[in-house]
Amino acid sequence: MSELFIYNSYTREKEKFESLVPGHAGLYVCGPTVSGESHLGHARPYITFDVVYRYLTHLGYKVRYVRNITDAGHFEEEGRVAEDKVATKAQLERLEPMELVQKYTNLYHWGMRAFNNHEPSIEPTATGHIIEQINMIQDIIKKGYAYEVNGSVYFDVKKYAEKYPYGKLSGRVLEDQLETTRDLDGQDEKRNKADFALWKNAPPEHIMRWTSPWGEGFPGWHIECSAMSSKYLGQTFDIHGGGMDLQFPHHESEIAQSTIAHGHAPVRYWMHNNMITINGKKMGKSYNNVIKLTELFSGNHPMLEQAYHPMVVRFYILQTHYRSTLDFSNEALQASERALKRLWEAYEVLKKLVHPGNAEAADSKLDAEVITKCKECDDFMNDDINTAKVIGNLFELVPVINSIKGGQIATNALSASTHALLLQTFKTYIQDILGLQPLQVQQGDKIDQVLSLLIDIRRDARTRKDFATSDQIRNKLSEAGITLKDEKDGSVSYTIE
RNA sequence: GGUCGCGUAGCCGAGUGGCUAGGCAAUGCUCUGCAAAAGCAUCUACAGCGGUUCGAAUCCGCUCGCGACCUCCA
Repeated sequence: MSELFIYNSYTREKEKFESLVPGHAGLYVCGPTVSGESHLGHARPYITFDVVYRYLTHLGYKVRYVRNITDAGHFEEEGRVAEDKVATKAQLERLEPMELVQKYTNLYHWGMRAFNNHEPSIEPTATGHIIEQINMIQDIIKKGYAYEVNGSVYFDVKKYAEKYPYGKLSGRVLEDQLETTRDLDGQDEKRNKADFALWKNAPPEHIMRWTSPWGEGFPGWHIECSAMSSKYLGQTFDIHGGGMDLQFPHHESEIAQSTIAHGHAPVRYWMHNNMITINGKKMGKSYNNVIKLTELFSGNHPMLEQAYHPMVVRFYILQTHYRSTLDFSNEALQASERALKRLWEAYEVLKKLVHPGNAEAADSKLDAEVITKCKECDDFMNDDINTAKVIGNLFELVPVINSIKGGQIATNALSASTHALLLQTFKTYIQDILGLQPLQVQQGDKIDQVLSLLIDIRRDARTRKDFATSDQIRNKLSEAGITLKDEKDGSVSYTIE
């Protein structure tokens, strides 16, 4: 049996995955900052690591999957500003930070459900772990790697770099960082430009604030992940995932903080997914080219030619290896939609096929080929979660399935065990590991009865060669989004959009 | 400017030095009352130039083009 290898961004090599505790695996993924709506770019890490989570589970690991929610910081909403500059403003008129956070957390959860992402085992919030963060900061100060200035606390990167390989994860040289000419907030307070904030003093107008040993303020961006991951997964844990754009400074800082606080590096395997691009450019806030999930699912965006089902988006993302960039286009999404329909229909056909039960394959060559294609799926997943190759193989099996149904391939061509393997492979991969769901609306009994009636009437018409009537039924149903298919065996099946 | 990565057929996209990935689109054929679906077949590409090698999309060098990070960012 082959073993799982994953590409470790830290060592830049594919490494054999061995969990810290046999049989258990710890997975931490950077979750969203809930100060705005999730967009297509955000979908990628959550779908990617959902598959990682599913696959580890499939391999038999008991996985603890932690995905945080960043709900602390400078939060604003268009038209309403969280930083209330008028102290006398009525409570209900100003924006409550938690109100904003609640709204976007709900929307985010809605998106995750639509994508059929499993819920994480623990979904900790930054605001719920202020004490843990303060404790960790105090610890770092005590160990001499952080200093306080005017109610803010900064991590001493220069000192850290003397002893530890700062910049290794992101491939950066500290000297370059020290020479940066950027003019950033709080730059004057820092000893060095590369230092980052662990705790920020809150100006009077900042509503989101907590009491700390350094006065009222709020935690720095990086500390929450370190505090929460160590709390729930331990000071060393297996996999930390996130987007490539988080490598620096976010993940680099996490490593530095945790290394000082705990005396060793926090993460054994770093995994980073690549970006989704649009017209060649990264989709991101700064580029003003985002397509929000609500827009994507409704088609309500100038760049969208149609609405795209969440499963189509999921499939589209999984058709590419997670470390490659993925370019958005209507054409690509539409291709994914057709492809997914084809794959799913083949799966439905396969579920209904009845195998005659022969233990020996009538076509041993085909039989061997099918076995190979099925088994290869495991190898592909084990090779750094290559969902693109898995999907490729599934598609190579589609003609086999359709041909058995269509009669081009004999029903006894495959042995009973190979047939079972084929069905098992499709089920395991399509549903359990890739986490796909049917696009088709689940029809109720009543619709089913009505359609049966129409199909019967049409069948009678066809028998009488009254094609005008039969075509009318088919065309009208088609306009309503219901497609009738005359099967070879004389039966009629239908799909509802 | 520094660091890293990418450039694959009409489009998307996988590719570990040698054996047509795959999807979508297109064309032809088969099946069908006609469709749809399905099956079969066709379309055989690796930015350019040079090098290593019996053999390179895959390794090395150079050139051109594109992008990411260096600042909030999935």
